[in-house]
Formats: sequence, structure tokens, C-alpha cells
Amino acid sequence: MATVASAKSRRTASRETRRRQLIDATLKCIARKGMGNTTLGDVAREAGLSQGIVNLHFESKDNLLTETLRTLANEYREQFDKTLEKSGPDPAGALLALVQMDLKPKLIDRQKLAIWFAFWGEVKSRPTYRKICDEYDRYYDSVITGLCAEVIADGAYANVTPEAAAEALTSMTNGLWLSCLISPREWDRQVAMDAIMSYLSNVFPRHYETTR
Amino acid sequence: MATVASAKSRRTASRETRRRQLIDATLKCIARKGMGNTTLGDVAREAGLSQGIVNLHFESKDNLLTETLRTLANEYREQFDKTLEKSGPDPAGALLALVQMDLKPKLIDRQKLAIWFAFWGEVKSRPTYRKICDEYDRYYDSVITGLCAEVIADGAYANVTPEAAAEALTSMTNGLWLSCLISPREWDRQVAMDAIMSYLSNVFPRHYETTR
DNA sequence: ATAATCTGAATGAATACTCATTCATTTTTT
DNA sequence: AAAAAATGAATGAGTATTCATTCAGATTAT
Repeated sequence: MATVASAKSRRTASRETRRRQLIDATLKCIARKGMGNTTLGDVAREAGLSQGIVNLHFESKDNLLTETLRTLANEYREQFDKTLEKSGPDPAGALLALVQMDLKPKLIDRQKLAIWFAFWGEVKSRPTYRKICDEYDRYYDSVITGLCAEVIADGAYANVTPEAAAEALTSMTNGLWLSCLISPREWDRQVAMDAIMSYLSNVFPRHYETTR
Repeated sequence: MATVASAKSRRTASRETRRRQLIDATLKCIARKGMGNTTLGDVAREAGLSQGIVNLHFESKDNLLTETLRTLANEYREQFDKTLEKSGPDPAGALLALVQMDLKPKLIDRQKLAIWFAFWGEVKSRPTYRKICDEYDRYYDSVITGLCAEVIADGAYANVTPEAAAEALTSMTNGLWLSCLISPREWDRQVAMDAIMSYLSNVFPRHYETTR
């Protein structure tokens, strides 16, 4: 019983702990009730804390939401980087690992998608959200374009540019998320994966053998 | 002055006219301020009418928003059907016309996209929105899957199923819309079209000649 | 060791404000 | 004159934010 550092009955916690706790509560509330119907009272209740707690730790609701988006985006980026790292030096393998990541049930469930779309839905009227998303997307785009360029060079493919291939692949995964959100019953991971593989195996045939 | 049915100074209008006017105002407000910050006062002001007007013609805000989504969806469907009709009997041509439609500046500008994403952002917490979107999507999916099946049969393509190709194409256009929303500066219709053509010309090479 | 003091995290009632909805009144049409 | 349409002030429910107060744990003094 020695090294239990944070006793569970502790009434006060460090600033960072509370902020994280509140952000987690916010994510849950947005997934359940949507962005518009999530009140600070909801967030506090979900976190098991008191009414005024959010304004104590974040100064405003606006702030809380922005930080929540940042946290969400960071989490995705960590997954992205981890996937990239684990996949070794082969660019074709890395590309496949990345698109497969986007369909992993653990990472992308309907809860998470609802949260992403909730933020995307406000992008036009909240420039800050747009900027944050753009910043991260720019990075993913550069990585994926780079991988496509390597594959194209390696296979001497003359039928596609790295930019077009990257745009096609990232757009496809984002679009597949929308299908999952709107038709959860019908939506099928296998069909989604088939769609992506139909691209890879036809555009880069010497790198992605069709198993059909 | 006899046959001027709708004089411009007319202060009262038919129910349908007013409803349409209010829905148009709602669309503008959502594009400008976002779903969450659009109030009934905003809508009334945008329409140049009085505070209580929305509740007079729609019974509630909820109702107004649902009807607005239906109108938006109908408008898109009309475009879809018109495009299909105009494109003649060739399935490959129809498919191309449909994906090109999705990138037409007239049809798809950032205003419209913002509205679509605003509704999609609420899909998870508002089952009605989901149902409406699903209903329309099911139709588009069936049409596009059918066209893909025809192209596949005609070209004897063994490398892809109609379902996978349809899913790939519709997902790609939806995903391209997200790019347009998030990176409006960078986003380029030509690159978007290249991405789609990289799919068509590689998966259905005997139907879509690469002009490169 | 014990008591006294301090600190800042947390509370939750009070405040100020927004906004959907209602409705008595006015205006327009028939 | 009666009916229909529209107005816009009033209502009240809901909610972000504030703040005086409480309290657990750390620090200091005895």
C-alpha cells in the first residue's frame, strides 16, 4: 500500500489533473448531447464537481471548448505518429498502416466521430477551430504526400501525382467517417477497407497486390 | 396594375412564400453565425420580419431547423437528378458528371458546405437529422452503385466491386468538402478533380482516358 | 509534537443575460 | 365586418459567469 501517490479521497487535485478531468467530461458530453446542448453545468456534473469549476480552471466556456479541440487533435496526432513509427521504413507499408489506423474501432468509434463532426460543424463561424484543424491537417498532408512520392518514385508510376494521391486517400477516410456517422447500421468496416484498397491496388498495383 | 399578382409592397404573403423566405434566412444565418449561435431573432431580422414570425409559420425552432435541412437536401437532390438526366445513357459519362457536380462552384461553395457540416455536426445527438440524411444518401448510393456496376460489367473489370467503387467515390467527394472547409486558401478545385480522376482513370482505365 | 496560520482548490447560491415562445394589438385582405 | 397575417413587447426558462464562503492540506510557530 506504500506507493499510492494520489489517494482517491483527495479533495483537491493539481491544476493539470482537473483540467484534464474537465476536458474528458466535455468530450463525453459533446458525444452524448451535442455541442449546442452541452452546458457548463453538464460538464461539471459529468466530472462530479461543482457548478463554478469550469470557470475556475478555464476562464470561459469558449476556452474550455478550444482546449478540448486541441486535446482531441493531439490525441489523434499521437496515434498518427505512433503508427508511423511502428510501421518501419517501407513507405507503402506506412501508407497502408495509416489508412488502416483510420478505421480501427478503438481509435475511431461513433463517439469520437460525433465529436470531430461537432467541431467541424463550427469551423466556418469559429476561425480558431479552423486554424487548429488546419495546422494539424497540414502536417498529415505533408507526411502522406511524402509517402506517396516515395511509392510513386519506387514504382515508377506515371499515372498519378503525389498530391492527388494524398488528397484522394485522406479525403476518402474523412468521407468514410461521415458514412459511419450517418448510416451506422449499414456501415461496414470491410466495405470501407475495400474502398480504400480499390484505390491503392489499382493506382499502385506493384505495391499492393490484390488478394482477390 | 391588373395582373401583378405579387406586388412588391405586399405586406402579407402566402404561407409557402413566407416559409421559404424564413428558410432562406435560416440558411444564411447558419452559414454566417453557425448553428449554435443562430437565434430566431437573427432569422427574423435577416428576413426583414418581426420577432415572433418564426413561431407563427413553423411552430418551433426545432421545426424550422428540420424543415431547413429538408429543403437543403431537396435542393441537392434536384441538382443530382438534373445532372443525371442531362448526362445521357452512358454510365461512365453519368458517373463523371456526378462527381464533377460535387465540385461545381455554383453548387458547392463554402457557405453551403458550412451549412451541411453544421447539420452533420448534430447528427449524433439529433436522430431526426440522421434519418433525413440517411434517407437521401441511400438513394445516391444506390444510383452510384448501379452506375459503377454497369461500368464494371462493360469494361469487364475484375479488380473492384460496385459497392467498393461507389463508396470510394462518394466518400472522396465528401472528404474533399472537408478540405475545402478547413483549408479554403490552399484548397484547389484542380487538385480535387485530379484526386478523383486518379481513381477513375486507374480503376476504370478503359473508360477514363488519362489526358496526362 | 501540537497548535496556529496560511493557501488556494472547491463550492454553490446569486447575478446578469440571452433567447424561444406567447399573446394582445395592429394591419391587411377578402 | 370578419378573417387572416403580422407585429413586437412581455414572459419565463435556461445558462454562463461571479463571488463570498468553506475546507483540506501545507507551513510555520510554540
